[in-house]
Amino acid sequence: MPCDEKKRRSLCPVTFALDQVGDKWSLLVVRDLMLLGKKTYGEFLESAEGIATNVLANRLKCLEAGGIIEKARDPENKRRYLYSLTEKGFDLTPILLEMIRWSAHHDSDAGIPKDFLDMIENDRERLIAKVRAGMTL
Amino acid sequence: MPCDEKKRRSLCPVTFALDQVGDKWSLLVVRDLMLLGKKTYGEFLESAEGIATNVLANRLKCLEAGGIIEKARDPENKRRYLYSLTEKGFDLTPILLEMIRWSAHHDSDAGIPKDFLDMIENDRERLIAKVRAGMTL
DNA sequence: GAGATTACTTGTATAATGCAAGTAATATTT
DNA sequence: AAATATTACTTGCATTATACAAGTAATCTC
Repeated sequence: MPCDEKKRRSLCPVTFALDQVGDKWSLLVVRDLMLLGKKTYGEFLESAEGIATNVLANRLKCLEAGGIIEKARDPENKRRYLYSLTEKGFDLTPILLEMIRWSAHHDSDAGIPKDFLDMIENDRERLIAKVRAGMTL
Repeated sequence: MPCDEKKRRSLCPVTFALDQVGDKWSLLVVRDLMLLGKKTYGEFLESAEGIATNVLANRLKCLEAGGIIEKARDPENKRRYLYSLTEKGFDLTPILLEMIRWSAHHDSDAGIPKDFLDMIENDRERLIAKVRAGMTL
């Protein structure tokens, strides 16, 4: 179980970000919340990458401890929790979009909708606003 | 030793990026090359975060295999190698800059020079050009 | 009340990391 | 020219994280 709240490897801002979301799984949970409209444990588990259930539980705990996501009981089904991004979590949007842009340029079988890519490159602010407003891919 | 060239967890562009640089160390090597003017194994080892020598060796190999950095003998000292970013590596600049921006906003003791932050937010393209041209912090 | 959902936890084998020490090639010093 | 120092690693081993399978507790449906 990582997410040692205390341990900070350095004061570098790049390191600050990596210490919180610099692993192979955290940003995929963020992606699910930010771009794919997923909200529950079960939905995250179903994602194509096949995260292990204990790793998912750990990442949700770490992301919540880091103030990136929030957890609330689903009022309509009390055995379910609804996860959501905090402001700090939504502020990761530009990082995710730049990762998508990088992959669009360097992954031969990227398959990113052209209009989405255009929007990243030419209308970033509006795209970010739409993501924040709940737009889903 | 990760960097399984073959293994791809999914076709998602976020995953594509994470599969290559989604760990706690790779982007720190990129940062050293991109923003701190470091070029050699010994310089990377000295970075504040304290990377282990075997992990550094592995990351350099993976980044090179992924076409993100290149390795060349130093003509002036043949026991030394000079590492540098490829185009693909330089294209990570926006991701790094967005990480720095995120940290500037969410890390209370961020200590990022104000003019650098202003430049990220208001004059991105010129900043990226300067980084590519070899600007160092 | 019995069975199904949902969100986890636990156990265990495998893999990655951290740390200390060692090696090989080239360069410098004496 | 021999001895020492640099530089870029590799190796071995203890610790930690991950993957996989199975189990549990609370709530819901029938």
